[in-house]
Amino acid sequence: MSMRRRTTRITVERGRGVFMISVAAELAEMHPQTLRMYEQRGLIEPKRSPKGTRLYSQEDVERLRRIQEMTTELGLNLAGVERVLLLEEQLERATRRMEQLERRSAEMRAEMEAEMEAVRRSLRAEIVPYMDPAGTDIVRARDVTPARRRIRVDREG
Amino acid sequence: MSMRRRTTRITVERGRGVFMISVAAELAEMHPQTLRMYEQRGLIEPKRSPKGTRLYSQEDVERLRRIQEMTTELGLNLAGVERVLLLEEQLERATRRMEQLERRSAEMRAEMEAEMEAVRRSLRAEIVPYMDPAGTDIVRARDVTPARRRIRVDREG
DNA sequence: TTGCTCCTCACGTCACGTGAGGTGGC
DNA sequence: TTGCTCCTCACGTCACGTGAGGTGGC
Repeated sequence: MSMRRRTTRITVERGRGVFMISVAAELAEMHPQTLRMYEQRGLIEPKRSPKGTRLYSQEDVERLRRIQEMTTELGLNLAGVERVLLLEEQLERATRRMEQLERRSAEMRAEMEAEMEAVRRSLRAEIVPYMDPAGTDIVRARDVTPARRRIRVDREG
Repeated sequence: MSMRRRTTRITVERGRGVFMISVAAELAEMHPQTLRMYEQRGLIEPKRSPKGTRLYSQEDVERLRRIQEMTTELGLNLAGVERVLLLEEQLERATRRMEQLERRSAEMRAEMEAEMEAVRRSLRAEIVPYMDPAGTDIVRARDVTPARRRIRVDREG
């Protein structure tokens, strides 16, 4: 057996609290005390074990890294981070909604066109039998001797 | 003549630089030095007179008040203000675009329906004369005595 | 006992606002 | 000359991060 570090991969729901504060802090490259402070400021809300120990989820860690990025790379303070996270959420929702609208509008157009084509076809179908086979024409019933009538079309309202 | 202060109202383009720094600062309720600092930080860009004096527009003053609001009421630092202004712009653009999309989609639906109705009507028009006025029916031409035929419909390819 | 958790308190650093101080042109 | 402009520099305040210090349960 070599001394090589073994790596393994486990799967956990992204929202499930699994990391205690020391681990989460290490993953987010932050001081544990900083995480406690962020929680007090309402920037993050880790789950708690029955004993009261904070349990951070994968999502929490990602959020922490985003906060880290905003504070250290962009120089925002925490009030700014809070506001930016909120706005980004709104923007994302708006973007998703827009894509959905665009998709739906394209669908609708296709559907409408199909329906229009169907209408054309179906109305035309009511005429075609009278014109086909060759040699048939449409005439007004009142021009016909009553005895010879054979085909009727229902009247509409 | 009374000593009462007279007020008057003038109209200026919103983007035109008209206020020198002391006036702009007073209007925005800020220290003039603060405005200079904001400019250095890239948060605002007043016009300049030929002599180099800063000239703030109505828009500039409004932007200053927005910045003021974010820093004093929400506690953002300037990096945060910068970021938030940017995001708000994006969000506004997205919102406007969405409204436009919705409007256009509604228009399109109405147009399509109208067109569909027109198609129905125009195709039906080829039949209607045979069904109206009351008491008329459609029959096959071959059931009619040749001499009594009166109306024909053109065949299509 | 060790190493973690929880908490509160305190201090160093840095950003920001503002005041001082000196210059120049209506 | 007065009062504005321009600029740079410096200081006080405050937010934030982090370390210390004390508690409690595996």
